[in-house]
Amino acid sequence: MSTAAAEPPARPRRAGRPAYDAASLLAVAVTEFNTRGYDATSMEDLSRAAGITKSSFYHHVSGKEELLRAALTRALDGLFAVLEEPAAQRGSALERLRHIVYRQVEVLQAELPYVTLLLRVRGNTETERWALARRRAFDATLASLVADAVADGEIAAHVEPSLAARLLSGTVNSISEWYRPGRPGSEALPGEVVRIVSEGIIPPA
Amino acid sequence: MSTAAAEPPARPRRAGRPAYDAASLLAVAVTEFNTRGYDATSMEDLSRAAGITKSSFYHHVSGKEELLRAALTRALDGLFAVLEEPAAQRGSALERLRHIVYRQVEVLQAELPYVTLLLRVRGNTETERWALARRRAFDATLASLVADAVADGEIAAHVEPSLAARLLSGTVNSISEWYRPGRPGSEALPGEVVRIVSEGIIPPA
DNA sequence: GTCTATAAGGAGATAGAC
DNA sequence: GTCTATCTCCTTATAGAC
Repeated sequence: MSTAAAEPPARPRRAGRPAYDAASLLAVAVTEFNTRGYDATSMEDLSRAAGITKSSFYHHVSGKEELLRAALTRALDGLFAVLEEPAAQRGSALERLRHIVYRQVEVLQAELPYVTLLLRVRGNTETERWALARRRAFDATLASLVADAVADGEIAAHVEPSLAARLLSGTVNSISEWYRPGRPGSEALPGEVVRIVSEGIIPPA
Repeated sequence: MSTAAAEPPARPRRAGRPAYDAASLLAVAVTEFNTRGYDATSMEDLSRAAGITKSSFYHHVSGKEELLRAALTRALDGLFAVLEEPAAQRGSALERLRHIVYRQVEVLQAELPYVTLLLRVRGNTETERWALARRRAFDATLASLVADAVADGEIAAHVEPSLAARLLSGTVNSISEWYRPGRPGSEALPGEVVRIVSEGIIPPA
């Protein structure tokens, strides 16, 4: 899981003006998209944030939607990679579910801006609809694990599986709205979330 | 809590073309905003959805941002009204918290499109920043109740209050992403949510 | 109240000089 | 690689006839 920050390139070209590559411009763009919203962010905004003109920006990227597609791909690849991990494919449904939720929080933390952008996509373009479809497929995997765990008697049966799955996804995804990397307690968050969705957000004493 | 649907006016003007008032045009606009996103929705889109030309649409509303402000006001007024209810001001912190969550879900259901729009606001304009500030104030009230409940020993002490409050708000708000009125089980949702945040989304059997 | 026509500006994207 | 200049289209919003 590589870092998502807009780190300066290895060899800066000259003093003050870094040489941009596709990855660093993507990081700049995603930050702007998340701040203003994708539709409200102009290519002028992006180029200004990168410190070059709009034309220069176009020399590096082919367009606004390509940036969106690259960002969404990164987020989705990170999430789907979790489902391929051994611990997500072995063991009881509940064990697999808890592993996936734990790792999903870790991916959200590591790829925060990309996942945040993914969670805000509305479906206006083909790219956005493709991302929404993949996101739904990820959620469906979790939903089917919740259903299995209920059927196997691992989860209290009075919980309706589809409702539990929706609230589970909603709870985990809502972390993107307030989480900021580098604060104390970040490493403990995945475990805390797994515990809290198991025991209750506001469990009676 | 009045309905949010774009119901036809009491006395239709002529066959096929209803006479629009501010409330019904607002309902049309909010639906479009939620479908496409506020920024991606043009006044042309709105007028077409209302069945009139853009110029006619401007005869009824003063502009796009005024529509947004009216919609956000409606959502925020509904939420803050909950905090004024007797059951939100009497009793233990936990009792008040459970009442507010229950009613918050009910308001979300009754005012779904308006609350949905509120939850997607990014802060690009003064109107949006005002709405965000009021939303934060609402969340802060919940957070302080969670902290009180922990301090009073009503909630299990191993839950960090600020984390619990954030996940609580995130869980409830995430309902707007999938809830659709009129489906079976809608009346049971507020109670189910209160129970699930208390006992766990995926509680071990 | 609704329409056609249009103003004024910003958007994504490109051409071509340096 | 970066720039200035420009194209074309779409945006919000208004003017004024009917």
